[in-house]
Amino acid sequence: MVSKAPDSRSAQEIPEEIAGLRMTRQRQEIYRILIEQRNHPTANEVFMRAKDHLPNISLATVYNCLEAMVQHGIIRQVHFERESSRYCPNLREHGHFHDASTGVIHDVDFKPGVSLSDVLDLPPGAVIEDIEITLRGKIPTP
Amino acid sequence: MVSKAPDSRSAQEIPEEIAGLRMTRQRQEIYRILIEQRNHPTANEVFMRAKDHLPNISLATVYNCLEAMVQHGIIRQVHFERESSRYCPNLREHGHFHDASTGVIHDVDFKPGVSLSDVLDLPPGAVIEDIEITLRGKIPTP
DNA sequence: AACAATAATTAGAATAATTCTTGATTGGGT
DNA sequence: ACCCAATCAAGAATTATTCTAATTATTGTT
Repeated sequence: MVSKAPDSRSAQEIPEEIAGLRMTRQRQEIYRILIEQRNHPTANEVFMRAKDHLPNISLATVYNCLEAMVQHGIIRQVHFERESSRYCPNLREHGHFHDASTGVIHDVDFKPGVSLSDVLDLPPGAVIEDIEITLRGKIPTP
Repeated sequence: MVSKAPDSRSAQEIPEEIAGLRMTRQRQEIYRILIEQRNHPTANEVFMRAKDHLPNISLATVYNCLEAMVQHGIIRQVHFERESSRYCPNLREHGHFHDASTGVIHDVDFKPGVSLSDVLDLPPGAVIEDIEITLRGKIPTP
């Protein structure tokens, strides 16, 4: 017996610590869920998936873990109108396009070399700390 | 006596109908509040102000009126994270900058001639129906 | 290894914005 | 004046999220 193989599912090894945040079992599982299926789930969707591997996890813990990871800059929150917050492990600066036909949320990158201040008439002296760009529309199938 | 002067406050005359929506007394009052003080109030803030002139108005009515005006494209909803929706009568395509020091929300216009698709790597074929750009930051006072 | 101190987790209660339901009121058209 | 549809008001219901308090896990220390 060479390997302990504690869990055969793990295609991804999550470190014990990320960005100064201790990655507990719950946080690892939640982070794994976010990076393995990048479909911008809500806290409740994460909760339902997390129960497969951690049957005793609570929704409050899912909220706590997501919040901790957001605070440490490990993941980002995504908002559409006032719908439930969604979570995204993509740390590139990017926006989101919500396809109203399919429900799919696409990450939308900036074109290379463009900066928001080239495009927007910001108040003089404004220092931007956070950006959220959300688009809604359709992708017609020809 | 020339004028009936039914209400001395009204610097603004609101028409009986806008964009196909019949402007009832409640809707007129709410719309007037939005255009007279463009500080992106929440429904509850609108409610409190509306009571000055319509003491019997209910919060549900404020929500109904705001929703009706949003549906008819007379005003826009503005969202920061999952905070209460805010309302804005500025129909130009624009974003919002929330100054975390003062709490003030500034309208942010696009620079002339720029289009979002110049800047963003949209999914091929995407047809945008709605855009929300929200920025958070500070404006340092030197 | 035992211990204390700290951090994380859990379950359920509490909160807050918004929506829904129902009944009353209003307003325009005949 | 009367009818019909639209609007409004009041309060209940809903829902995502946060809070509270008690338990469990982890870390550092002897």
